[in-house]
Amino acid sequence: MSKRGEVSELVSSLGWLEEDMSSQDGEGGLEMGGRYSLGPEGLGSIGQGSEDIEDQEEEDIYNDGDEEAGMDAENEAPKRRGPKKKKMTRARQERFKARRSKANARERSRMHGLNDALEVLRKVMPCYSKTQKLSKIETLRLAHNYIWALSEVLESGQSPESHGFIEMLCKGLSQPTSNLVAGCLQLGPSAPLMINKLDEKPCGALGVGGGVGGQPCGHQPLSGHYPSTGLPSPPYGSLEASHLLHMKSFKGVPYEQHPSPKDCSSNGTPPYDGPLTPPLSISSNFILKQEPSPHEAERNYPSHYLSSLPHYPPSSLGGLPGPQGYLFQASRYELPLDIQAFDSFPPPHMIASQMGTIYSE
DNA sequence: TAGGCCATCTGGTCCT
DNA sequence: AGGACCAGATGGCCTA
Repeated sequence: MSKRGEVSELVSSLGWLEEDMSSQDGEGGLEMGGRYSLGPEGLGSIGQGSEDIEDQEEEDIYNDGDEEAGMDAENEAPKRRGPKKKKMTRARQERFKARRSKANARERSRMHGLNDALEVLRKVMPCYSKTQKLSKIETLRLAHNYIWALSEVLESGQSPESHGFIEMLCKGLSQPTSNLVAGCLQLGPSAPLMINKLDEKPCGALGVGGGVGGQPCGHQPLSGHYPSTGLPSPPYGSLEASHLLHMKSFKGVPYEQHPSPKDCSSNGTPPYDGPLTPPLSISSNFILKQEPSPHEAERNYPSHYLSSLPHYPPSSLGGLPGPQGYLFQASRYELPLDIQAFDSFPPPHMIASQMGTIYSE
């Protein structure tokens, strides 16, 4: 049976609803095949005004449960088996509505909390824009890549100015997101080709990159293998952001001995032990490159790519590395105005305060 | 218009 | 019993 059919059946199995629908002569009580025609509080907005139900304060009994029997026969008495259910009385209906309404409110609140946390996460990503907000899935991907890339910096001493760093950041991101990151990081000449190359790779079979969430093909899986790049697999599952920010605690400890995310579940989350240490000299991520000649620029940056970037900055006009320089560049080179240095690479104290907010919640 | 993303509702499951 | 969490379903909005 199709999901829709299941839902229809489930809904129609509610005695009071069945009653209500029949009382409305099939007119709009329930809009099957589409979203239920419910009010803001869902079921709470329907089922009113049935005098029949109002009169049925006694508990009427009917059978329920057999999917094959009876649901399709309108006029015949349904042959139902299984546990008997009490029909919805008015009082029961009211309780149900109240409970459902409360549950809906809680769920909304929960999702808002989740979205708030995602927004906090967006703000500590290497690229933050209020106008070009990263989608949820891209935020998570970039966060994963960011942690991965930073941990590589710590682990192998790789320069955050290297193309490998950028490559890791853009791994598996969609083209628009890669472009946004590239715009934020002021990529060097060869990077766009690398990004395009990444996005041309077929979807992996593992992880969430293979089109989950409706993402177009070309995304790499976030977990599992990162084929053909020669890069190590991300330390996914062996290093988390708090570890990165508290690297002193794990100095000299191989990744394998770091606490796994399992150890940080809701039951076993290590306590947040005060302000975070500065994670990295993240200002070094503001990469200043030699300005390519027009020929080089066209060769390395296909025109279609250049046009997709916010603006490719000539380094001769580039500012100082670090937040100030980035601010300068952002205004000079027409990056989205709301992409600003502190939003893109918050200074350590801001990261600490934001993380503190998260931990304290 | 199709596809991506999102908010919301909903019922199920697990836990306290 | 009630809350938290989750996944499925659905419709709205936006964009290419």
